[in-house]
Amino acid sequence: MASKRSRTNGSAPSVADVARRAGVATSTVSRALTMPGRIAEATRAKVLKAAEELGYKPNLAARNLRLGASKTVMIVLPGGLFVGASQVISEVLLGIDEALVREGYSLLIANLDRFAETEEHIMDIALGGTIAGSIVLASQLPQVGDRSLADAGLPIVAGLFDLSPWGVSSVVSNDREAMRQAGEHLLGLGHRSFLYISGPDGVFPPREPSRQGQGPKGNYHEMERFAGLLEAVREAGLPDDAVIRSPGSFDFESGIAAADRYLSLKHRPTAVLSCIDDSAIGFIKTVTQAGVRVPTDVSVIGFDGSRVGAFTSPGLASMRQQTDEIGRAAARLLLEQIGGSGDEAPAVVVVPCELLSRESTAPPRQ
Amino acid sequence: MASKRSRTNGSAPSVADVARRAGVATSTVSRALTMPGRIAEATRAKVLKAAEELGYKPNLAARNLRLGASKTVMIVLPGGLFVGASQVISEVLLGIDEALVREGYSLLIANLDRFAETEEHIMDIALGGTIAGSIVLASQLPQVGDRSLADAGLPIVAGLFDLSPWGVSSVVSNDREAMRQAGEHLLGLGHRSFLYISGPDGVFPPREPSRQGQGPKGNYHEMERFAGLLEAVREAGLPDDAVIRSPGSFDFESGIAAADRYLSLKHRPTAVLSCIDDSAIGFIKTVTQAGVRVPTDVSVIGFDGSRVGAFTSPGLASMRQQTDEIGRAAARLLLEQIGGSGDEAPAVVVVPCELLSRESTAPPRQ
DNA sequence: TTGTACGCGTTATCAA
DNA sequence: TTGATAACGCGTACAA
Repeated sequence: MASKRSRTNGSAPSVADVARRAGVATSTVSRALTMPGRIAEATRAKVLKAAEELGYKPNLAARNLRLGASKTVMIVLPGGLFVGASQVISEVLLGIDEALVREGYSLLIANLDRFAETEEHIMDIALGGTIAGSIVLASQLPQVGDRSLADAGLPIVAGLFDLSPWGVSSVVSNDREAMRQAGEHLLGLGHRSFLYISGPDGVFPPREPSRQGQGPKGNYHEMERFAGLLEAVREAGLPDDAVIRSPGSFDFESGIAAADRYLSLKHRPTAVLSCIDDSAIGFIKTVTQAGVRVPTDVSVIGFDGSRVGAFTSPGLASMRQQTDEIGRAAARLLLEQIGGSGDEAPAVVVVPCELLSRESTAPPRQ
Repeated sequence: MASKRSRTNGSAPSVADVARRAGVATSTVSRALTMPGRIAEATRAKVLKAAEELGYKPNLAARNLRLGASKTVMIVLPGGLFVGASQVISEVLLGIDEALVREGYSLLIANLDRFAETEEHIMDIALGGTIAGSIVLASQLPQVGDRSLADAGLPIVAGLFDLSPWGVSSVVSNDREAMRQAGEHLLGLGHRSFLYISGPDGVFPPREPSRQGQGPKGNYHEMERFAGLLEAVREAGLPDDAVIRSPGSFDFESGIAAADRYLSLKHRPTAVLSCIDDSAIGFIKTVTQAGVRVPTDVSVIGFDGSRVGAFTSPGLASMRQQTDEIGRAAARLLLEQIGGSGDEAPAVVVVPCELLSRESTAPPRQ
């Protein structure tokens, strides 16, 4: 055991150990391992052999310090709410992972929750020089006091949320347009009265207005999608109150609450649109148990295109987000920023949703 | 702008900058920021003020290098298969995150997929000295050539899978016992013939036997749970062939295939158990469309306790894994190892599942 | 082509 | 209580 190790202490082998064993200088070892060109093939082989025998792996902290750069990307997630039927966050994360790992990057995940403590931790890391860039899958940039992540001088890209007003390149779905299409789909089937299950109204956690003077007034996805629905309704010549808006918060329970509301109405809408599949699924289950037939009595369409939606009864029509493409595009944008000069204008990439036709929509009964 | 900065170049401020501004030595700055005790309160305040004004944040690469340790934990995930109805991996991840972030750690996620390339990357990081420890949520330790993660000399804990035979402390559900309870539940209702939808038979990716001489012969969860079911059946005095085993791979499609099989049988079992909720959900949807009534004609019970299972029709009975507790326990174990001497025997923490009674089970029709 | 020497930013040791 | 200095391991400019 000890015979195999030329170093004395029990710590990991360093370039010095390899150099000693190969009978060369440390700089030669470094060259042999990183620069393919300027080195004699014989010594190169000698060094590689010594490194192999010692099980040498370069110390990343030292390398990062020396180079002033690392191959780690910080992914900022919006905290707990990514466990449900809709798994947009996880899916985007997989797309990002695929694209970045291929380029030799590692992913540091930071879960942005309600605790200011966490946010401070995130800023420490961002400003700690260990990060090559960051992808934010949250509605707001982490910030502490008056410093936001944008001030860290790091390449940043936003995914799912459009943060371009804050100077951050973003990759988003065509949320507004997509929900308009969902509305048009139902209008095309003949529906004229709607129940809309919303996302959250406020922003969590509540914040002071940012230095730019205007933070978003509400949840980005909720605002965009509801606006899209209203566009469709108005274009069809209907009044805004053709849509009843049931407040929600991106979960199953919101669907149950909306169902209770629906069941209590004297004049029930013939179609329901939800800001997220979870709520639509909660709605369907609840009204079905009350004897309402979907889609005979009421059509339902969700948003996100959850895979499990194919297995509810009836299968849930939905606007599918191309999460894999969103993830890949965000990664691509980040890599460009990392490689680039840093003074490009923020780009906005829009990835279209696609209508997933399943059994939950039909023409209204006359 | 420039007036606010005492340093000349545009890079981040260092201890030297803070020291210059505060009129003290760099070592004093370091002490003021890390050691609460041995420093005069006046100088301490002076240093803190200077640091604040400069927006100083310690460079983590330099600190890690100097200390030979970091506050980053690597989480190894089993690649893509964590997007479905069952979200055990994501849920455990949340539990881990909660527990570790509270202690000031960051999470580096490494997605173990089919590519050997990735595995090598993981080993590079583990051996690169930037990692304080690792939590593995996969059936095997990453390995490259003859070196596995266990040889990195790092604290390691496994979650969801019992890797204690490989010397790794593990936190797992009582998979075998839980599935036996599921079987007993159905037996108690009067069922005597079963269809079991299995998990994958082999291990992905297929591997050479490890140096220890015996790798697992199949998927850990599949083996444990199926064994538990057989225990229940045998204890009830029934022969093994009271259970038909339909091959699967932890997805909706496996449930569809099992349903096709079920529908083609002359003598249909009266109860179905699935190794994972996804397959159970696929099964229910498919047989329901073929006119079979659940639970009147066939009872179904899943595994994992997915939240969406409450909203299928009928609601899916399931053995719920206490994923939050598994995550927290794994984190706790890892922290103990990081703080400890490193020569404790591997511990195995078993977290019991709990039966989620929903509408999908009932006594068999006579 | 290879070796010597330095510095990245931090913390710990030692002396004042 | 504070300051000067060395060292962590690596990559590179410069000299040989």
